[in-house]
Amino acid sequence: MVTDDTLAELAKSLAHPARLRILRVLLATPGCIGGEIVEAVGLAQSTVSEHLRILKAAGIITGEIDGPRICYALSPDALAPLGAFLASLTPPAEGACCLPAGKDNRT
Amino acid sequence: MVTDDTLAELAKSLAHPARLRILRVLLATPGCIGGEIVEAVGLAQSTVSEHLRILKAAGIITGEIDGPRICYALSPDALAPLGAFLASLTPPAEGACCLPAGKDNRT
DNA sequence: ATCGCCTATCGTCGATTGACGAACAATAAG
DNA sequence: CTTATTGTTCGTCAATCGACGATAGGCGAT
Repeated sequence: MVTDDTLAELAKSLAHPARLRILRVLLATPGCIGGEIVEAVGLAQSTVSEHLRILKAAGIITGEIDGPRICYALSPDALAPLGAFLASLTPPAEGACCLPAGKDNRT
Repeated sequence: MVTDDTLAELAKSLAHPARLRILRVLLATPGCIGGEIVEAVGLAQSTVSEHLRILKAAGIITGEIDGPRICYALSPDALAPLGAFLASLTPPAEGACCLPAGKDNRT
């Protein structure tokens, strides 16, 4: 069971253009890069580091130390709960919302 | 084309437990309800109204006036871009990141 | 017209976030 | 040893968010 809180944390991790951009860069980059992310998002290095930390904390990416630099990689499993939630919403709401026949069906 | 900004807005709309709860309530409720949402989330009426407004602004829900009350319904189409983005991340990253000795799965 | 119910909006407050530069730590190279 | 490179952490500041109470407006019933 995924709690609303967990889902919210996950969504919050995605709720920033810079972080989305980082994910895209990570997805598009065959190898792994460090400072290139900084250039890609166009923010200060420390700021990027902070976003990286947030993504890492959310489990969306992993950082592996490789000598002097760090190798980031996507870890999409962490997003599965969010995807499942989205999928559960996707089926179109079945019927009309309020019955035109107009009888409130309260208990 | 969905911009990072659009996606971020969408994600931000979901990035709150109260709003997720609202969506769940909306999903689970056969008819449509107004003030019941307030009870379900356990926040002040004005606060819930604010969350409703945010969800509406994001296009995730629709509000239809039905006499004295308002009929909210899910509008999951709005979340499609976000779902697509998630799906694009989900496929496992193919390559290792930068481990020379890294022997990982080959799909 | 008035009352009562339901919802939206306003104004405010505290908490959190996002951004930055600066300082610091770890590693590779010379 | 020193130096260069890379990434993290710290402190600060402005902006935004989330919550609330109070208020205003629409609608049906009386």
